[in-house]
Amino acid sequence: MQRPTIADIARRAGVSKGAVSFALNGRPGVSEATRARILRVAEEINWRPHSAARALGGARADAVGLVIARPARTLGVEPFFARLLSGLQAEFSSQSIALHLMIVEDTQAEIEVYRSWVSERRVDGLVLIDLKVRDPRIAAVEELKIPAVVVGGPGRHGRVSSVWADDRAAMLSAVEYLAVLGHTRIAHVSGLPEFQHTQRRSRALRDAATRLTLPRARSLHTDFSDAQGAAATRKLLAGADRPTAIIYDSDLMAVAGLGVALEMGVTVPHELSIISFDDSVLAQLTHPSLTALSRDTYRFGVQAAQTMMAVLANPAKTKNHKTETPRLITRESTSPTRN
Amino acid sequence: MQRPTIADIARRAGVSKGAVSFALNGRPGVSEATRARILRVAEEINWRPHSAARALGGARADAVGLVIARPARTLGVEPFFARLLSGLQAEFSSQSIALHLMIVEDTQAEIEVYRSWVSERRVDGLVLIDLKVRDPRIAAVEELKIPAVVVGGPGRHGRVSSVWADDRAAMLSAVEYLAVLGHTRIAHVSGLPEFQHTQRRSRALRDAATRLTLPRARSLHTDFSDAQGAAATRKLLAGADRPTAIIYDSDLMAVAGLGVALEMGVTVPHELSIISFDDSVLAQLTHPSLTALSRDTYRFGVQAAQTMMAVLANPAKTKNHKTETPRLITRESTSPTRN
DNA sequence: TCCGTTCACTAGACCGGTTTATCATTGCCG
DNA sequence: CGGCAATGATAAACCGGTCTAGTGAACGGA
Repeated sequence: MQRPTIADIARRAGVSKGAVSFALNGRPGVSEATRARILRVAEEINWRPHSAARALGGARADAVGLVIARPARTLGVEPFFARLLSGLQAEFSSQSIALHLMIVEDTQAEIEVYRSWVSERRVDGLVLIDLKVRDPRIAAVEELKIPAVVVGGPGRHGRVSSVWADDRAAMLSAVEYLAVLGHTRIAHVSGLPEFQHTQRRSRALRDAATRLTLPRARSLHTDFSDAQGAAATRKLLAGADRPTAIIYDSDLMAVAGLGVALEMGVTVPHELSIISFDDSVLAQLTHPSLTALSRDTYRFGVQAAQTMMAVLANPAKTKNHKTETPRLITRESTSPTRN
Repeated sequence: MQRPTIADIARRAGVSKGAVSFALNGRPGVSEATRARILRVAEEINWRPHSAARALGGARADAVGLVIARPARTLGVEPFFARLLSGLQAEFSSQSIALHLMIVEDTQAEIEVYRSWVSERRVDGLVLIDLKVRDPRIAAVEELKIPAVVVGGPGRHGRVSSVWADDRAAMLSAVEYLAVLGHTRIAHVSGLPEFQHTQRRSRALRDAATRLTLPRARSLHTDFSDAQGAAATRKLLAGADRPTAIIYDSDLMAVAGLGVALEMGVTVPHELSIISFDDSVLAQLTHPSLTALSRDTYRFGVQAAQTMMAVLANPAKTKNHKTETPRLITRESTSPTRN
């Protein structure tokens, strides 16, 4: 037999399509006895809703969209994404919400995808990541009037909700820790300057440097790749004013940097302290293991998903959820300066 | 104005809905002049198809489903998934096909998700990963009559297409390489025994051992975690009959194993050679860097997506695409035995 | 007893496309 | 010039749900 429809249920239960619809959706309009009978029949013939038919009437798609605008090849390398995705998906799964995923070239293409998904009613909401300075996506999702959650923040995202960690406080704690250990020449190997989080971190470093009178603090931008992380490290260590501590914006770059240091005969942590701004097995498995600003990225994803679901439940309310600030986990890659 | 529909186009162009449908889908039934006019109007009012409405008529969903049945937390750790996903998605994106993703607890739940996605017409096809011995999903997708591609293989997957790499040949090449270096006590730290690829690799090791008369070859099963990889290594190195070479089924476990060796004072590669069955930055960034069986997992994903699209285009034809065999990249973690 | 209200349910429109049956023109051929 | 096929277009059914207006019966209060 063909896929059963509510018409089949209606026929077998001896009621109308409307009654079946009411019964299946738990809304008033049918007696309990009839509802039970209808549900039994539905179960019997193994009926399942046809999401397309529902969507046509304006119902939910039970899916949330995520578009990533980064070169696809680099995604597999960064542990951050995969963990965030796991957390997001795990939480969404509990409500049987699927993740609609797409990778595109740039922000413009990303907005195009948003438009088509929204107009095709494929998703109920959107998760925005990698927010840039003056990101056009904010205006786009507001115009599309679709529930959205920005992962990363804080910032002025209009009426768009967000989930964020206090990068600034985290960076300050790292710098203070290094200062206490006696470091004055601190460098920061950061990500792409157009990202908001990169800017926040660099600014936090500058501010801390001013307050603690560390004149030699500076940020070097990279594209987050291990290659550029290594290159930046090489440049720093070969320079005249060699830093005694480097903070990396990702553990991948930190590990690459560690490799460069070893290769150049700079011992870690005695001659150079290293802190990674992101923690994963990567940071724990190296020798020496890396002191890192650790946060539970999986949990971060879970919280982003929860915020998304809250927004879906009540689109009018903007939620700004601050998650735990990354905590410094001291391992073997940091030590006091020698003098 | 509300979302424009083909009725709006029809009105403005002075034709019927049907004519608009024909024109927009490039099928015969309208003159070229009318078609052009309709397309212009559609462009003008910025019309976009409503996927739900299309799906209702039995059209394509322009999405492919992927369900992963592994603990969500572990996914972020394994580079393999993220890279496979990137490759898949990158290729699908070129045809504007989205990936519908969901993480579930077990194979049974996975089949449930398949059923609902198929009956709801959410996806046009399914990608199956982590195939187990006598995997019930094969029968499920055949019963659902939905195009599917098994990633990993080869094996008897009925009429389901597959994309696979020759794990067996790869394992043989690794063992032969070690044998040439003089190793006779070779261990294999593998994954979960219920996975087909785990079995294939273990069997290949046994066969090679028999052929090359290496009596002490053996496989230890783990759950792919770094913790169990480390534990297995500890057990091997502490045992009486310590192996001189270990092959790990993933680079994560290999790195963990390397850590254990260093910790136990076993020098690599002089006292112990290490080969990872999976290559990523992880393997390249350690010291010593790891000799690994390398394949382009991103490309593997791309090929899986291409196979999927071929199957979508012609569901009747089963395709079994063998991809390049992982090649051994020798790095610093392997050397001849000392005697 | 009569009217108003509530309850349970039905019929049918509707969502936005696709597809089929039908029809009017036009062109071609014998 | 008549008959037939091909072409271009239309109207309406259809997909599988949701939702609104409406109906009939039971019930309660004055």
